[in-house]
Amino acid sequence: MNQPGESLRDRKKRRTRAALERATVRLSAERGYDHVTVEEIAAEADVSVRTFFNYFASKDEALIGADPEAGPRMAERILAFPGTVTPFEAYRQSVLAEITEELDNARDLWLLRKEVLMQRPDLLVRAFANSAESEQALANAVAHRAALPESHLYPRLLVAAGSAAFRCAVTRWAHDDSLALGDLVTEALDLFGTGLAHTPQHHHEGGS
Amino acid sequence: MNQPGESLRDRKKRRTRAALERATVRLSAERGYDHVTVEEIAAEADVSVRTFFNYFASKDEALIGADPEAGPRMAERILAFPGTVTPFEAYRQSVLAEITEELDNARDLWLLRKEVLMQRPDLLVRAFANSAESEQALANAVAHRAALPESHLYPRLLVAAGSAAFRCAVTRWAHDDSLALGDLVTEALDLFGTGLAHTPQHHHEGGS
DNA sequence: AACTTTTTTGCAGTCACTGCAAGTTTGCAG
DNA sequence: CTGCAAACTTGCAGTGACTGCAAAAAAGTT
Repeated sequence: MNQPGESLRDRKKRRTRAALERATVRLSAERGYDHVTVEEIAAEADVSVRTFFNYFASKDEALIGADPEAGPRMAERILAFPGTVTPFEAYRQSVLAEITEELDNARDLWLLRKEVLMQRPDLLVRAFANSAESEQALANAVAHRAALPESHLYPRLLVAAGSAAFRCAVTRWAHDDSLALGDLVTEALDLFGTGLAHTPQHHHEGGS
Repeated sequence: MNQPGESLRDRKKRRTRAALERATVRLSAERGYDHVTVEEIAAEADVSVRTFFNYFASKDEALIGADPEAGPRMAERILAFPGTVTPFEAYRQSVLAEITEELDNARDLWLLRKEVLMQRPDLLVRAFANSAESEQALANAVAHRAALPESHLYPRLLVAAGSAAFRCAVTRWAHDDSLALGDLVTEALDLFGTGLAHTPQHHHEGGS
């Protein structure tokens, strides 16, 4: 019995993982990240504490819902773009696609996460720290796309810029959600694209 | 007895802090970061474990030697530049000045840190996560310098880029120390300055 | 020397996280 | 359905980072 789709096992695993992620986010938003113990999260998700750590390497990871497939998926996206597209554009589009897809799948979770991140912005940074290896793979994809050696600065820097753009965007989004997260990320990446040497002008809001 | 310079107390505090930092780096380089306990570090520095935590909020911080005065100092540097210098340049110069000064003061420590960071690159990222508030202050200085509101994206992004540049530079430095750390940071910041939209060309090394 | 302020320390406790050795569930035959 | 192996879950015992608190020890002041 191995339907190409999913076995019972796989389905259960997915559900458990989702339940743990959801429980972590929900409880953290409710009473604050460090007033929630892993024990409580596990209880909420109806599994043992030990099982929690079978799914996530840390409480941090569970809050962000680090998707182990996200890295490879992004790499695929980047490499799938035709050669006429610059590496920067390919990367930009891939980041955007990933974000909008993620937001479509779990917008409610991200709204709750926002609450948590507003009070603990450092959690986002820490979450990215854990995915350092994943970033490495991404950087290699960019390097390949740009016909640069993997040791070159550019790919790593581009990926790091992406993280930074995402982090800044989320932080701003958390403070003022009148803008779409995707637009904020786009804005940040555009700044990186055109270069930070140009100081943007400040337009006083006056006209209607 | 309060010489303008330093009281006995201040001197002792500096020495203890330095001893703890040094012990953390030395032992971590010797046997690996997570094979060293805070207890051992404290013993090496001849203080109690509790005192360790009076000086550093975490083991991570002690390894990097997070200097609480670094943030304000950088802000000062940035604001001290004449108005004819662009914010980007002011920031770039400040980062560079800070790094070279730090390296002059404690080059040996950084050589040891390099060993540790080679095996655990995530520690650098995590260290930056803790200084999120410090980054905020820096961003505000940049905002002031650029005549932008503190809510603007640019300052935050510039500071984030600085962190990223530093991190990438250190990582590369750790793998190949034939280059000066300062030069690597400069290279990275230059890329950010001119914009990531331009893909750099790969020059095959062939001619002498 | 008496007194105040700072710094150090020990202690008890919480909690994230880990390895290990059962248990339990699922998948797959026979 | 029965037996078997692989995958998953669980409990348990242990390590180690980190915290609050209150007492001891300096250091600075009069």
